[in-house]
Amino acid sequence: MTGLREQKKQATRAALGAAALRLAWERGPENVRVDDIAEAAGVSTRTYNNYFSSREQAIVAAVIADRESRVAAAVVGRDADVGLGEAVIDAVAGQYEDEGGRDALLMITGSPALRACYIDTVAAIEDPLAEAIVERCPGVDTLTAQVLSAGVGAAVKVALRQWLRPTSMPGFVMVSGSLTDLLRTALTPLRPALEAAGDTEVSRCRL
Amino acid sequence: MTGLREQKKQATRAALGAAALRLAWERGPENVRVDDIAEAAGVSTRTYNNYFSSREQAIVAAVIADRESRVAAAVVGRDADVGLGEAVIDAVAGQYEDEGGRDALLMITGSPALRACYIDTVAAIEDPLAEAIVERCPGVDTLTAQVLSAGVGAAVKVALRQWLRPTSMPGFVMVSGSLTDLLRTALTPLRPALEAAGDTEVSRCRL
DNA sequence: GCGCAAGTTTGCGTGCGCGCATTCTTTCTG
DNA sequence: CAGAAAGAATGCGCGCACGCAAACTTGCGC
Repeated sequence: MTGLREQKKQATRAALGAAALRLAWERGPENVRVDDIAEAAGVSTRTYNNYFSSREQAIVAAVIADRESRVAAAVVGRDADVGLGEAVIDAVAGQYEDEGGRDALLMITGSPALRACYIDTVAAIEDPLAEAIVERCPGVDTLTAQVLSAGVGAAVKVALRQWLRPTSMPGFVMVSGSLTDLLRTALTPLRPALEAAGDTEVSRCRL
Repeated sequence: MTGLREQKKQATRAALGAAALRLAWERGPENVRVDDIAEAAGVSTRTYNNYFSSREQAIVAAVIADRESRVAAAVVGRDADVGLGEAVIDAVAGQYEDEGGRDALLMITGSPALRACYIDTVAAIEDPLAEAIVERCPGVDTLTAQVLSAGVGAAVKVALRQWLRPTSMPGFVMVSGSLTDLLRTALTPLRPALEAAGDTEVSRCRL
């Protein structure tokens, strides 16, 4: 499946992302129309919407790369003797450790639309995470894994919203404390649910 | 705050919702433009977007009424000797018991856009639910309550997606089993987290 | 009542998202 | 290698969401 077709698709996708990020950085995110991005990448605006379904997605996608696969890999690659909760929390917190550079983050947080889009990208980790959970704990059924993943995604969204909450001073965002700590705090309430699911699986396997 | 101003706002909002629902029922959801809804309600299209931020919201809003307040009320009104998990699960499952009539649901599930919008309305319960949790368990901090509510919302979304999943026959949706049962099943994995939060509060209160 | 401050409706203009049909390119098959 | 089949890019058109500023309505104090 590595034909010339796929290569071109990834190339244009990367070109669109790079162009979007560069233009947003130069003129500010609000002064970039999709026409500009498409023109800078050498495609038509209609083609842009074949790759990204909103104006902000290209910019955000260029920053986060492919986080979902890294989270999933971190979950399945963790030692088998640690609980599911610890594995998931560490995986998620680890992937947000040094995300995309601080300056890009600053720009994203400056625009409400970009903030919303950035927060929405968390949803992309849910399906891979669910698969990772069933792979790590074969006794957990699919629905439970989906619910737990969705819960994790929701907790991460809450944490990000909190972290990026704009203060009274408009144009600035409160970057109080490390994001990692906030993520761990936000995920802690879900830990009992994760451990319960993981333990159920373990005891079932050992019986 | 019950001035003539609020009355008028609620009146036009109700008129818009009713008109949207009636037109969608008559012509099918896909053949209703916002211009039609606005005209039927006697306002301009721009005013429509002051009340609803998407074409589907008016239709869906007319069906679900105000579910969020009912869920929150059910949580705080439940006997204090039952656990938080049971209270929340019963409240959520109860409010979806006989939602808006089966025919309206059928119409919503027929259109992908309406389905998505209907599923998104679950997010509206999260903030009131978080407040209800802190009111019921004063020892739970705000962030934990928000995370738990967001987790509940995410679980409900998973359940609805599952319940409304279109089958191979296009235009029809699988209504297999009762929604209530599916909701309880989907919420069960989160029960340990809810109970743990509630118990922490209780022991703290009794110390 | 009178008039002002606060809030609402509306028209206008712009950009966005996407369905549809067409054209061009890549890949597959004989 | 030629032609067909599958897939991607593009042009066109429509409807939607929303910022902005101008009219208009409501509520409040005097």
